[in-house]
Amino acid sequence: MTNDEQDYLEHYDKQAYDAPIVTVDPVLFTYHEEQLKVLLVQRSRPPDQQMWGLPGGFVDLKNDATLEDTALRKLREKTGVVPPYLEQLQTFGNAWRDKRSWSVTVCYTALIAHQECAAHIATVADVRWVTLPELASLPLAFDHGTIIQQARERLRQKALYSIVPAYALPEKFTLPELQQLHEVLLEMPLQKKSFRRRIEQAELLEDTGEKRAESSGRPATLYRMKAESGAYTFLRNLSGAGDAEA
Amino acid sequence: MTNDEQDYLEHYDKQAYDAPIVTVDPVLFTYHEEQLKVLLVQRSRPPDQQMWGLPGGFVDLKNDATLEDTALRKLREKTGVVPPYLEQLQTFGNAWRDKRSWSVTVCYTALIAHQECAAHIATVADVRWVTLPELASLPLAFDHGTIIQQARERLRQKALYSIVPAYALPEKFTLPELQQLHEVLLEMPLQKKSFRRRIEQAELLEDTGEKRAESSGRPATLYRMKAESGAYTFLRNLSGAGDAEA
DNA sequence: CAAATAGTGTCTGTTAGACACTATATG
DNA sequence: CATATAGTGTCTAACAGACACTATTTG
Repeated sequence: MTNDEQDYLEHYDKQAYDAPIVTVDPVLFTYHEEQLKVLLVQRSRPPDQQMWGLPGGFVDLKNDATLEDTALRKLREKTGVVPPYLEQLQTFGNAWRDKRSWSVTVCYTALIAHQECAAHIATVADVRWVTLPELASLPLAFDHGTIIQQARERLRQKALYSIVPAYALPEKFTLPELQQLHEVLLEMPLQKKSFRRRIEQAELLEDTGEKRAESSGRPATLYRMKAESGAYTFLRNLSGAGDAEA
Repeated sequence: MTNDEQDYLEHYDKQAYDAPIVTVDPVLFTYHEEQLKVLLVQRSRPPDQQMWGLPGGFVDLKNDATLEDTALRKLREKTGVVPPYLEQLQTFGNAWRDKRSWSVTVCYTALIAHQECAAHIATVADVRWVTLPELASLPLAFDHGTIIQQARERLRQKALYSIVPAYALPEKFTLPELQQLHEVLLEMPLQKKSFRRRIEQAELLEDTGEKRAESSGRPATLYRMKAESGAYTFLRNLSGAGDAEA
């Protein structure tokens, strides 16, 4: 570092420039009772007090080293655990989304098994799982409705070419369960055979040797995801449209 | 708005919370002389003075209504024009990427035809197109090297299932040109027949009726992208790997 | 006509869709 | 045995890969 540069840094005053406020907002999904659900928090403070919003918050410059740290910290605060899947979704920033100021929020999509956080969530009144149809009738803070829709759409896309949605299931799950989840995400029925075949051929899952009985009918094999399976993308999509991504 | 809320807003002091600094960094690519090139600017001020970096900058709260506005403004400042393709890439934020402070940069991938900005760029000394191999030997500011690699990788992915790269070509272009560009992005040869067939079947291009002669050989038909072709994704990828997206 | 580049015909291979079939559980 | 759910066999359709072929230009 040059002397000039050192000098510059010593006298640099962040406050001299007007900066937007910066938050991180994770959209945490789970799958429970044949429905996709998203975690919402009732806001205890303004702005948008009493309305429901994403479990996000400000970056804590002292304790968060990265944006991802902020996302994980907020999720841990609200659910008591850290999710097995967290991926940056998109950043929303404009002059009007927050009444206080020009504001930027870095959003993440996260997935977790419902039972992983059931215990912790049961202890608090201001956090709950909301099904997607219910969203329409809840008062949502800021532009969180839009953000959730976008996260939902991205997850739908992923269901076409990956098994990422599996992170919304427990560690051990059956193929019919995973297929049902994909069917909910894609809003269409899938061919059992096609679905199984592509997953088997790509060797994405590991047979646990266990079975699960649904109390009637043949018991299904329990599988576990392999380590790298979340990153795998099929060369060919399921046929749920060829468009969009934004 | 309740009285309480109004009161809260009136007394809200943004400066009371320590916020990261926020910048926007577009990665502008073009295709020229059979090479992919990225636009870099030599920094005239600290930090990382004299080093080369992306043509980005701070959000101007008074004049930019959205993050995209900031990206477009910076690109216009450096190239004199606005690119036909701009898409958010990813946001990088952590405690160490900028010496001054905890810092967040919202990055965009942009594409433009080389000749669109050739005139403007020729007039300034501190802006230039850099080929990707050259990057290794240039002193790059901040983590801009990483950001460029990531933008490059995303563009590679898009070459597998879309014709988005076409935005790096002039308005009218030939199929052999587009194929060459995809080949550069994918770093592998493509089958002429397969490439043409999928584009024809999806009806993504419009015949201009014109031809372009390369001074020897049969002249190629000039095409123009249709309006929605950038959003189209093929159901089946070209076979450049089934993995990754980072 | 030779050389160069554009563009086509057509066969093969892979994989998703469809759907009937078999397998294994409960009562 | 009937019913329910899990899982398979196998044909078809769509489309990318391979590669030899034809077409149109310049000199």
